[in-house]
Parts: sequence; C-alpha cells; structure tokens
Amino acid sequence: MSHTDPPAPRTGRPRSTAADAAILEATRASLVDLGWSKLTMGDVATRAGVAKTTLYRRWAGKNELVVDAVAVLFDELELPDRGSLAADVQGVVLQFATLLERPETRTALMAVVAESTRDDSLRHRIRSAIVDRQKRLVLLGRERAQARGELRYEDDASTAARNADLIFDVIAGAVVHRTLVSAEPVDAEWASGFTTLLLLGLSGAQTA
Amino acid sequence: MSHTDPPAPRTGRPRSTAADAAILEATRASLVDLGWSKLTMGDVATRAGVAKTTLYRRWAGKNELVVDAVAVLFDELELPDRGSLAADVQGVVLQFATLLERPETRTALMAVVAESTRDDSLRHRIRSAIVDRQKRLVLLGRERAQARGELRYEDDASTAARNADLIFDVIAGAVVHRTLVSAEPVDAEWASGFTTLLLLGLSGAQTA
DNA sequence: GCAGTTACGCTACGGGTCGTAGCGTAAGGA
DNA sequence: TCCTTACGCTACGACCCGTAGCGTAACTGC
Repeated sequence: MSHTDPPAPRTGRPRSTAADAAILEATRASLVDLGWSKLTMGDVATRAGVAKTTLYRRWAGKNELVVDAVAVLFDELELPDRGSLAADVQGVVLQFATLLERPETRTALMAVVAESTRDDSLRHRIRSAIVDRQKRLVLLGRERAQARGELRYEDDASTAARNADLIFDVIAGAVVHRTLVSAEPVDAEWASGFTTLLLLGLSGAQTA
Repeated sequence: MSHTDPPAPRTGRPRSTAADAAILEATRASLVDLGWSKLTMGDVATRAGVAKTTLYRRWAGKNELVVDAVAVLFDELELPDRGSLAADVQGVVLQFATLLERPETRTALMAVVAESTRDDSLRHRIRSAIVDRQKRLVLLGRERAQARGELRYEDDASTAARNADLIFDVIAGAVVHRTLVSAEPVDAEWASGFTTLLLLGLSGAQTA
C-alpha cells in the first residue's frame, strides 16, 4: 500500500480510499477467476465499479497493481512461539504453503517475479511489499532459537546476515518449488521431512 | 522436442526440420531481446523467416513454444564425479545458477511456471521437458554418495523416492529463489554455505 | 510421369486489449 | 467563491491474437 509515499497533495479533491480498496479486491477476484495472463485492466475496473482511467492514475500497469493486490495476503503470516525451533519451522512452512495454495497467490507470485527479471523498479516493489515481510519471520525464529540455546549467536553481523539470507532462500525456495514447480502438496508429512533435513542435514537425517 | 511423438505421416510433404530449429532459436533470441512479456508470435516468425501460420501448425501458443525453446538449455546440465557428495552438490548448484543467469532462462522459467498453475497440460510438458531432466542429477548424485558410503541406502523404494523429491525441491528451490526472487548472485561462497547447510543442517553448520 | 496428400508462404480479417486524450462534473481547500 | 485535483465517460490509434483461404512446394505411391 505504498504507491505514492508523499503524504498527499494538500489541495484539490482527495483520492478515494474506497476506490483503492475496491480496486485491490477486484484485482484479487479477477486473479481467482481469470488468472494472471487473462486478467485485464478493463476487467478489474469493471469489477471495482470505477473507470479504467482511475486505475492508470494510481498504478503504472498490471504488474504494479497485482503486486499491491497480493501483498496484503502476506501480512497474514505470523510466527507464534511453538516452543522449539523444529516446531517453529514446521509451522511457518505449513502456513506459507497454505498461502501458496490460494489461487490468487499461485498465479500471481511467479508471474510478477518473472516480470521483475526485466524491471528493476518492479523488483524493488516486490522486495519491500512481499519478500521483506517474510524475511522477518526468519529473523524472529532465529532470535528465539538462540534465546532457547538451540542455535548459537553469530560472531559478527555480516555472517549473521548471510546466514539469515541463506536460510530464507532455502525455506521459501523449497516450499515454492514443491508447490508450484513440482506441483505437489505441502502436507504435515512433507513439512516434517523438510524440517528434519534443515535441522540435521543430509548426514543426520538418515533416520527418517 | 516432443511436440508430436507419432513418427510421422508417411505421405505428403514432410515438415521442415530446419524450420523447427530456426523457430526455436528465434524464440530464444526474442526472449533475450524482448523478454517473455513482449515476445510475440509474429516477431518469432519474422526472426525465423517463416510464416506465422507455420508456428501455429506446431505449437498451440506462446507457452508451449517457449517451453520447448528453453528446454534444450537444460540438457547442458551434467554431474561429473567430483569425488565427494559436498563437491557434487556445490558443482551442480553453480552449474544450475549459471544456467539461470542467462536472460532467456531468467525471463522464461518463472513465466511458464506461472502459466502452468492454470494449465495442466502445460505443467506436464514442463515437467517432462525441464524438471525431470534436472531430477536425474539428484538421483545420480545420491547413488554415487551411497556407493562412497557417504549416505546409507534407503529401506524401501517409497521413502527413497520421497527423499529424492525433497532434496530436489530444496536444491532447485533454493537456487531459483536466491537467483530470481532475492536477485542476488550464486557465487562460490554462497554455494559453499548452502552445501554445508544441506549436509550438516542448522544444528551442525554453526561453524561457518 | 502423374495423382494424391501434406506443408508452406502470404494476405486479410474480426476481435480483443492497451494506454491516452479530452471533456464535463464532483469534492475538497484557501 | 475561486482554485485545484479526482472522477466517470467516450473515443481513439496501435498492437497482437488466432484463423481462413488460396496458390505453390515437396514428397509418396501407383
């Protein structure tokens, strides 16, 4: 929800916040019904009950609109303390998988990432609106594990950041790949196997 | 390269294999220049020096065409025996990352996966043309590691298959996520950290 | 050779989406 | 009240889609 950060022009008719909400909801509905590739700006405008020009006054195009429409779904992600690192990992994996099972996110996430490979500003928007929101969970989970004594504290901030990035890519990447590429379900059994692998590694996970 | 498996109709003018090659190469060139979203069938036809109707005689549309055009790039992936499981993992990670740095694959891979979430036949095509080709490397690497004594043999075929699928999703998913979502390079340092994490797990990788 | 069959190049077309311009009207602030 | 900005609506040229139709090219079997 950060199309234009500057607070607002102080004069003239203000932008309708109701229209904002209606447009984003219409975008999600259109994603569910039509999917990314068949979603059109005209259709979204019709569903939202606004003129097409209103959409273009706020978003540069389909890419930016869909990112903002989907971003709020990632706010649902939480990380309640489940008592152990293993339980926390398994919990977040299942939660993330649930999110990826929704048709809006399935069809939109990969599509906007694909677009972002040729559009730097879109990539930054995705990062701040979606990716960074997930990464917080990794940082929080590590803190807790360190407080519990399950993980030791890193020596310096630079390796700490590298480790967090690595773990984030492994967890998010594995869940996304399993769900969207392999197209097979992330159930409790898979989440359990993955967690064991992540914690103990290939060498140690041979008991599964 | 398996649009139509049946050997060929035995009568009439045969399809030009030269046109096949020219079209697929033109598709890759168009992906490099224009990217997935701006690639059009007309442009590919012009580049290949064939009529647009010729494209539609062989492929149902953009999705299928791009999958076939990109699939051959994944044949470059190999898994030479580097002497240890760690070296093999690190090698395949770097090789896969190199492939994902090419502009054709960057822009195409995520896009066709996104499309496949709403198109079952496309998903099967991707699986047989791309995904299964990578999975072989995992199976081969595991065999070697088991022969070396680095991994023990699984008790039954079902858990063996589950493990292979899991490892595949973790490796491919992590590299794809790092490259295309986090948009940061997979260099030797990252590959080394990932390999350590994969082999030893979070609990054991604390020395890094 | 000759007929039969299929592929190819080319043109043309209706249908759809894009993104914008122009206008009159609505909703706030000085 | 004047000024400024947002909104709805219409219309538009541009582009791409996917297909139909036709004449020509290539290969097979008689």
